[in-house]
Amino acid sequence: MPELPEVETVVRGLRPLLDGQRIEQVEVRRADLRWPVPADLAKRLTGARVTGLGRRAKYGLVATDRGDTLIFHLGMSGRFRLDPGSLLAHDHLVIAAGGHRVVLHDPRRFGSVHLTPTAAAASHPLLAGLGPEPLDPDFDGACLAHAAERRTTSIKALLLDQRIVAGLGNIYANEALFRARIAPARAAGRIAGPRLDRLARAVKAVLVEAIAAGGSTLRDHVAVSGELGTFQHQFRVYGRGGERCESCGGPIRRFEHLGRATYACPRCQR
DNA sequence: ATGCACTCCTGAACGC
DNA sequence: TGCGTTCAGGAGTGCA
Repeated sequence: MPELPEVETVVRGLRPLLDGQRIEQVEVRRADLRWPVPADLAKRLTGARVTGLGRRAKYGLVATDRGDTLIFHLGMSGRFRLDPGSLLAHDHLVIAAGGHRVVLHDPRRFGSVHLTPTAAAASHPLLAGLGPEPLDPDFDGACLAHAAERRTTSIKALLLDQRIVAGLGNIYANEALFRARIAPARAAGRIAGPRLDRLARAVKAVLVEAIAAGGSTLRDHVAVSGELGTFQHQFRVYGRGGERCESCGGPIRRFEHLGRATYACPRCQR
């Protein structure tokens, strides 16, 4: 569910709560998430002090002074609940620190939690193969052009491939392609360089705007504070099948591409 | 190597 | 009201 802007929002919410705090207690209530929760996770975290929080792609990172980094992924339905009155079904992990209880809640259990030595975090299997951060300067049109060269797969598939660029999901891929006026199903290798430059800029723009809005709230995404992200009100195509394209006035089409709901204006996007 | 369908799981929304 | 169906923001696996 959560894509880069939602994870960034969550990390920014956790940072003031956890950074510099000692972890007093960790409870793993359910270990069979997308991947098994490490059996020694609670033991290794309890008593450690949090030294920093960060994000890589759609993964949240929590480093401690014991040399470990907690990695979390929210999957489709994951979120954090802060200081809940009582625990609910699907509350899988409880971390008590700094006078707060932070609870990982994930009904579908597509999310996961990992622990890795901080020094080796970049080579962790889940992180090692990731492409550049879309908001970093080294992600640009040339980078996309290199990845797209001679590829017959669609440009949307390329944007969703975390090895090419890390952090986009279905919503922001759709939105970026609309802004760049590129048809989602177009073969990646058949898009001219200047159009890929435009696409890279569109990716950055939509992510920056979404982060500023606290992400998008469709079903599950809530900032740690409980605030709702509002970027869903700024979607130009996602979820707007049948509505008018804001650019040309024609109808926005919804179709399935690669098994995912895809939204585009067939007149504006080529 | 590349492209893509399938799969995991649960809850919400919808149609009858 | 109740039941069955469909659909979700992800991403690893396995097949052609």
